[in-house]
Amino acid sequence: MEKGNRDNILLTHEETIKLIIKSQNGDKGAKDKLVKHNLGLIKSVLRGFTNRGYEMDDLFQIGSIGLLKAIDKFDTSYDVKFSTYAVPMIAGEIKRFLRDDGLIKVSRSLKQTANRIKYTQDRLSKVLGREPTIQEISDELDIDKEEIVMALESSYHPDYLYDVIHQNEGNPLYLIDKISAEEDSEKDMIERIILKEMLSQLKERDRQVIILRYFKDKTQVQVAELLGISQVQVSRIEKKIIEEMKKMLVKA
DNA sequence: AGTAACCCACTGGTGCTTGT
DNA sequence: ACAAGCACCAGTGGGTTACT
Repeated sequence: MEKGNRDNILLTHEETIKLIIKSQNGDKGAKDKLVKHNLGLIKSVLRGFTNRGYEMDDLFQIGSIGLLKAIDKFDTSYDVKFSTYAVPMIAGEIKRFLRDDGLIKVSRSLKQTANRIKYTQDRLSKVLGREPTIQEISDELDIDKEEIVMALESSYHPDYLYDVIHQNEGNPLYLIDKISAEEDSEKDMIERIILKEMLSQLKERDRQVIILRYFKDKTQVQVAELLGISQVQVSRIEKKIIEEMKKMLVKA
């Protein structure tokens, strides 16, 4: 299983899994390699988005974010191909970008779907004695895999408030508007990517505040209640972060 | 001399209240 | 809905004093 001299050949499933584990443990080289080998996935997803008046380069960038996210979040204990997970993830990222009204407005039907998925997931877990795969849920509910991933992405169980918010989900448009007056679309694109990066570096609670405020469309009071702090705190945290981000953006 | 105990100013974080 | 003013508290750092 020597890998060094076969960079242009597709990785086997086992190799991919190994790299994903490495990458999730912080190995940047492994991540790069995974990205390089899976750019094809983005391309194939992009075929479904042609002729919509968007630059393919832009969409490719967004797709890359989806791919990175998929690498970070892929659960290697689910016995499925990486592509099974990555493709819907990439598509979801692009769709989210295209849905450019700024905030994720989770539609009612998507929420319902999410609930059904949750229920089915629990039920199948008991029946199977393990977590069901996306494919199995898909078969059970007769919903396609892509929609399942989308629904799971957009609607989190309240448990997440007591856990870590791992995701930097959502369309960053509103936040980017807040910290940047630039209209230039190309620059905007870069900033959006930087924004993703910045979010991942924030302290746990700070990130929660930003996500809840800008991506989940909560008020300061709501965020305060959810996090068990005062509205004042939320206000300050938000202000502080926006300031920091502005500075980082100037430097970048 | 070395260390422990104390004081005090300063900083950072917090909530209540109130103004926009 | 949000943000600023104000007061309060806990932790920190430095300097001084007291003890062994």
